[in-house]
Amino acid sequence: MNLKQLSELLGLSQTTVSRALNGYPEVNEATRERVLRAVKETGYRPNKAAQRLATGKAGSIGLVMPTAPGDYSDVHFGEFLTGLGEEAVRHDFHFVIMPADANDEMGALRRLAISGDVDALFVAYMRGHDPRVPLLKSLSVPFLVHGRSFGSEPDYPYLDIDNEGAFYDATKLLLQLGHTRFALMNGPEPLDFAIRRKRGVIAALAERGLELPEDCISHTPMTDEPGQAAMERFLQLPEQPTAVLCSSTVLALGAIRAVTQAGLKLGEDISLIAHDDVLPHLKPENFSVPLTTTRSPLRAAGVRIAQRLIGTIKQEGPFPEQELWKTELIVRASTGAAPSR
Amino acid sequence: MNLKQLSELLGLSQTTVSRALNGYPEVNEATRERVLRAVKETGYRPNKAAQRLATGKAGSIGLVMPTAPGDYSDVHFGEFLTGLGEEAVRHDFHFVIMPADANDEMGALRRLAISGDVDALFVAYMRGHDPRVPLLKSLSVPFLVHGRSFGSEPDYPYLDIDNEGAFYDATKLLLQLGHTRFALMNGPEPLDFAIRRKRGVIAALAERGLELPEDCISHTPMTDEPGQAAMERFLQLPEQPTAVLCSSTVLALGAIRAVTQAGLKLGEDISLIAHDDVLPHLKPENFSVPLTTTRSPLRAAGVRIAQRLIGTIKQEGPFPEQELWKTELIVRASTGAAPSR
DNA sequence: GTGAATTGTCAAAGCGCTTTGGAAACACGT
DNA sequence: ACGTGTTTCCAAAGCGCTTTGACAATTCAC
Repeated sequence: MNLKQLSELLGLSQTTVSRALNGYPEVNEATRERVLRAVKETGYRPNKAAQRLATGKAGSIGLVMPTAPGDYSDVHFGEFLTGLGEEAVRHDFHFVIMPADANDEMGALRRLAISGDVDALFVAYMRGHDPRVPLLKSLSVPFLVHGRSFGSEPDYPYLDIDNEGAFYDATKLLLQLGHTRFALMNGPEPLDFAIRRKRGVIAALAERGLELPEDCISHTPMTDEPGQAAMERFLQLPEQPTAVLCSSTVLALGAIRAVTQAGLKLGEDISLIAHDDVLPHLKPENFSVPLTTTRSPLRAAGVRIAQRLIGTIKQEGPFPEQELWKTELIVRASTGAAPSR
Repeated sequence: MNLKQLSELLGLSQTTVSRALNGYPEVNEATRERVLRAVKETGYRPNKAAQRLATGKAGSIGLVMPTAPGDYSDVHFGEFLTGLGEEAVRHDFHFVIMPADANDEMGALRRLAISGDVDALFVAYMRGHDPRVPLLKSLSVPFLVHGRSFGSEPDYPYLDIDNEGAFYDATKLLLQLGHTRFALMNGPEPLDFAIRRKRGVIAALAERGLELPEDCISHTPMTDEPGQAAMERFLQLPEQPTAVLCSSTVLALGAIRAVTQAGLKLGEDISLIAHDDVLPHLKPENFSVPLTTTRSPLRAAGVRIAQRLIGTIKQEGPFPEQELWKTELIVRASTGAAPSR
């Protein structure tokens, strides 16, 4: 069933039917009713490709799905996507996901933009001096960045959380508890959030004249195994750290395993603060020692990003071009006073 | 830059350029070279919407993304998607993801099929007597089901793992170890895999004249919290089970917490076998007591499903319409002889 | 009852591509 | 010179929709 057939069936022109469907005012209410009823009966659906060709609007948001296994954890990706989807479904938008391995992100992005398949692009997992920013700017497709790109002029639309502030505050808390030997379990080094979190820690330490030694920093994928390995390494250091900051609750999972296996007590021998993206299957309050966290729900970020993106496409703006969300510091049992050794 | 402009630039007709690009034989190699070079220089990309309208082929696979939070764990969804993507990228396919909440899956599926946006559909999280199967059959779009629908004639294309066999074997193992009191931590009751896994357990028990009491079965979302709650409930039963089967390593995570908190020893007081979808961040061999599992990589299933779907679209078949993958039973430390009480 | 303003409808052009059905252009043997 | 094949290219017709510009039909003011 297509427009032509439907219009013939109704004895109307395609124009009228099309207008009736798209809510144009210049069509009689009675006629519109009639059309709508016929649509229901016949199950007619406009062909999206044709619609797209005619309007230039696709009703979809493009994103490049990283396929490199283990490059970053897909737990976070899935959770974020759920947020995006939650909002998209309200506007009858969908996503065109183009999978691409890490070394062809740029190409995939470009193809997606030029294909006419999407009205807007979304990118995440930003790195420092990320080459995708200039690419996107040159692409004449609206876009929105999740995160930022350290070192680039922040003149593009983004939504980010205050990574530096979060880890600054967390470090401050640990300092107040008397800790002096710190370690940081971070995500992959090039990633923007990793850069900023490290800066936050270093800044807070610097205020007390402390430093973060290189061997007290780990950069690993955000899964539990590397977390365990990293913590094991820290625990073997001659100057064992007593305060550990951790970029993800997933990493913390492994870290805690290492602490337990070493016969140490979390919140006593070792204090730990992790960043919590609020993954539904991993609640820091349920850890055997509930975890102190810097919290910022990933899913909510997804919802907001979809909102802004769809709003931009529908020209419903104006939205703020740059948003920086504060995180919450939630104190639980994994942080305690520094052991008096 | 569009075809017309490009052809004018080259002094050729649109036909010839189009043919050159799509590898038709009736065009001079020299001409083709010339065209290809021009494409590189101008960065021309065919408009997908137009291509789609003309050919009826979309180069994409549609799937409905469940947005209902907690309905089933998105961890599994993300991992599976990665597998799909891994294969899709090799064929320059992409996915159109239509988010939909649980009560509009059918509508979303239908819309996707009729929209002309996709050349094939994929569905998962099958339930018993799933109404989506008849819908898909009526839709005249090729489709592939991940899992099966218990109670429906298995005459549709699917890829499933042998859930019944897996849990039958696992139960057998525990029986051999002398266990007689069993419990099953399952996924949501309507889901096909839950139905079959339960059957597997019951079948194995029946061979020894044993039964699985109703209060030794839990049906919960596949996340750790409900897993913990379920196990806590089991442990308070007058006839405490000693052997527990678990539908996911994520559930097991919670279950083990409950066991530990009750002061019991995994692999001694309680034997546990979980199904392992091989989630990259949750390795059963790294659990503090390594977990005995029935293994079947979800990602590999994703790859295979993409292969079949794309092959079908490109008419490269024939593929087997039905595939049933065996699982591996991997014995680790979480299973031991029944305690002699 | 007239002309102007408003309303409801339509025919046709176009969006950018593929594909059908020819038609030039060239080669070849006779 | 002619017919016969091949090769290489093209004009034009869709694909299913939206949208422009125009035209009947209706309403209104006076």
